[in-house]
Amino acid sequence: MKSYHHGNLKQELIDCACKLCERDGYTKLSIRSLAKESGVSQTAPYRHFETKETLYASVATEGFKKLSKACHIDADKKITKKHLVEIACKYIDFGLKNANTYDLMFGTAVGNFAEYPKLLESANTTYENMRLSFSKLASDSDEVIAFKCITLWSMVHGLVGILRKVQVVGDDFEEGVGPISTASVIATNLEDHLDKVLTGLIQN
Amino acid sequence: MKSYHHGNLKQELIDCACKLCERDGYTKLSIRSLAKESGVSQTAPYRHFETKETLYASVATEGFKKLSKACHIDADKKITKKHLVEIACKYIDFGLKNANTYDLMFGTAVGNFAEYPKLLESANTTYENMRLSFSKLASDSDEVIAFKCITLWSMVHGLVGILRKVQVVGDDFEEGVGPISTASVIATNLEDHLDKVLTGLIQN
DNA sequence: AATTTAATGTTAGCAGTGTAAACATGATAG
DNA sequence: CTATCATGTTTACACTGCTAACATTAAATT
Repeated sequence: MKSYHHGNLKQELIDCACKLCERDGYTKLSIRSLAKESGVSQTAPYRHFETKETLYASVATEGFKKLSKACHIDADKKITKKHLVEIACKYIDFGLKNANTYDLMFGTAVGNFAEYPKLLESANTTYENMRLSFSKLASDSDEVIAFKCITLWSMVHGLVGILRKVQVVGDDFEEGVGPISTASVIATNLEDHLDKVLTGLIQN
Repeated sequence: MKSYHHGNLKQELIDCACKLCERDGYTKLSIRSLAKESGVSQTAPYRHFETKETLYASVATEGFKKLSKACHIDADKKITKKHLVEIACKYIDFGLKNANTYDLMFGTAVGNFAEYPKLLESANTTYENMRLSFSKLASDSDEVIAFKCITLWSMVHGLVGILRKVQVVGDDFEEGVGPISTASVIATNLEDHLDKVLTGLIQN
């Protein structure tokens, strides 16, 4: 006989939602199925999440925490270009291996991060970590560092998007120079690729 | 008294869907509301679109056509770096001004482009145009050109994503070096930014 | 310790969704 | 002229997010 109160429902719902989101994509996630999975009534989740977007926000928050962790590197005060390449690689790796969660984090499912303080904080932490690494590399001004950081971020973010899209876009329409084979070359030589791109970014 | 047959329903549905998608985002679009808008029964659209995804694919196809058109530049056989910067600018401009449609084109709403030949073709055309412009710039090998093209594409794609996300992410948490102010500097100096980035890309 | 209150759960129900099946209409091909 | 087939309608089902009213129990207050 189970007790009337679950005891740890909120966390269980978040955990379950994270799993299902990553497995099936966030569009397939329903509050009702989530409730069923946790052995609780259809509307019980509403005691912990005002709307579905709130639930999405929680999943996205976990996502950013995982992304921050995935991009973390052990480094003392000295950071080299190699470290940045490593970070970039790990970022892209995360985006590709957690594609569905990544969608939720960077898509439009959660409209305004500012409405979800924890989400905002975890997203900002991801950025801040990246920025700190950059600041340890060169003695640029804070503005230049921030600028380079956003540039790198958009590069890796863009690569995640394009690599995913292209890999699934259909048959290559021109062997060797088509987008798929090209993308796959980039994907398998990611480190070299990022090294090149980063070299240009750091110098200019 | 209207005639039983609409006469031009498919095109009208697509047009209407494009409008509503861009206005409210594709998640808000329902087949039923679309049918109502066209003054036709709930299930009439199913005579023209097997599933909702098929409808999405049609809207995305239109999106890629518009993107190709938006990125088109008048140029004879000689293409300069300036032309490429212009293309990149126009791409980003399209992505920011047609954000909701862009989501549909590059998100996961349409899973596999290969299932929708027209979509695949229009998407490939967008890529092919970009690649041709690149090929007119320098005398690299086809592989290098394709590589640079994908790299540029992922850069502009990433910028669209990050600029959008960041601009809405909430208050800047560190004046001047926070992501928002940095992104806004990039957004307002887009041409300079792309010029720098492209210079690095072309040389290496 | 008894009682009030607030947090967390349930049941019932509304309005909206994608989609399938069976049927109606009317344009077109034989 | 008639049969066929594309295109429309009606009805129905299972599912969704979400609200309101009620039940249970843990925590706070007296």
